[in-house]
Amino acid sequence: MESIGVQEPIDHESRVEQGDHKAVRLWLRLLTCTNLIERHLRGQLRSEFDITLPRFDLMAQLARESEGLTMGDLSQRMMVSGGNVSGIAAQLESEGLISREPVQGNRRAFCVTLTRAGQARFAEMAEAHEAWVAECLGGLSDLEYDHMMRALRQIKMEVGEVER
Amino acid sequence: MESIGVQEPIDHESRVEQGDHKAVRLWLRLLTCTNLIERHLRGQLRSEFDITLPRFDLMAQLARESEGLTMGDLSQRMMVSGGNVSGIAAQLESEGLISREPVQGNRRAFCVTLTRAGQARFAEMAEAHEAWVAECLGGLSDLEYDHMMRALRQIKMEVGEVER
DNA sequence: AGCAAACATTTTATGTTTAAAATATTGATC
DNA sequence: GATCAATATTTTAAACATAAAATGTTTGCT
Repeated sequence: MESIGVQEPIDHESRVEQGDHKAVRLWLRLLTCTNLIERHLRGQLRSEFDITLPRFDLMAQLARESEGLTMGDLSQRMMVSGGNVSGIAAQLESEGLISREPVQGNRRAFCVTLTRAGQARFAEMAEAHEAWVAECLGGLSDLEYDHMMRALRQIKMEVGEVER
Repeated sequence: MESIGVQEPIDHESRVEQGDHKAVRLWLRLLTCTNLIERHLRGQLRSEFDITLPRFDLMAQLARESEGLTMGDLSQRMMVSGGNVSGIAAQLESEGLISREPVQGNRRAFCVTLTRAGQARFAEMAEAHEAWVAECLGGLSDLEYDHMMRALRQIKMEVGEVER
């Protein structure tokens, strides 16, 4: 990993290294941006609604599935371990924001749904959340937005392939 | 946040709402991508070098500042809490990978640097790390790369302004 | 029926991360 | 030169996260 000579032509080896460096720069910028936004949202959720991001995330998953989801579904969609979901759900349940009811026909699984109170609470939070996200990302032009969406889809696919 | 009427023209109100929804979609995709890559890197670092991402990150910050950094600097650059840096640094110090020495003229601060052993260890890991990142992000065209970099710079600026 | 494998979840042990309080040092102001 | 705010770090308590073991359920196979 030595530095590239000043007047040498850029050969294949060096081009690979350059590509690597470029990728790292992009990765760091991506990570920084995501962390900044995540931190902002986390802080806002705490100060405005006294809730954590994981709890909000769980409720958000339920909000878009009125039929409810199992613990396993939640684990998959939130991309966290099952044990983690157990803990977060236990808290939300004790606060009366979600309910876990047995599934008829499968006594292993629970069907988790937002309670009436949970729906109301989430609606409030979601509106504010959208506005906060728009503050962070709304300044992009339609074109920039499309570029980002396309590039991210591409990245998602590649990571998926690498993971095999 | 009522739903948009089917045959109504898209007025200003609705356009704002649409923009919000777009922003949220972009945010979720951004978050998913970053998490996927982060998880991949975390796993690789653990299996190949038996080190965690935060530890690697701390060493990476030091690697690019041969003069050393204070605990506060590290906290800022790593974008994590000071208490967190304390814990991570304590581990790395006990493994002999970093050293923390008093700063002359300021008895509050420490100057943290990579030890000789830490430098060697990091060089190994950095090479592998670059390759892993390139696997994830190297598939983008130069154009896509530029678009991403530009859009992310823009986003970073906006979040910075919002945070004031 | 009986048994093994897969499934859905919880529990446990361990470790990470944060926010906030505590400790100690420095600098500025009156 | 005493006091007060700002700075730099560590400690603490609570929440979060994972992997692995434990529990109970279902399914398929013979």
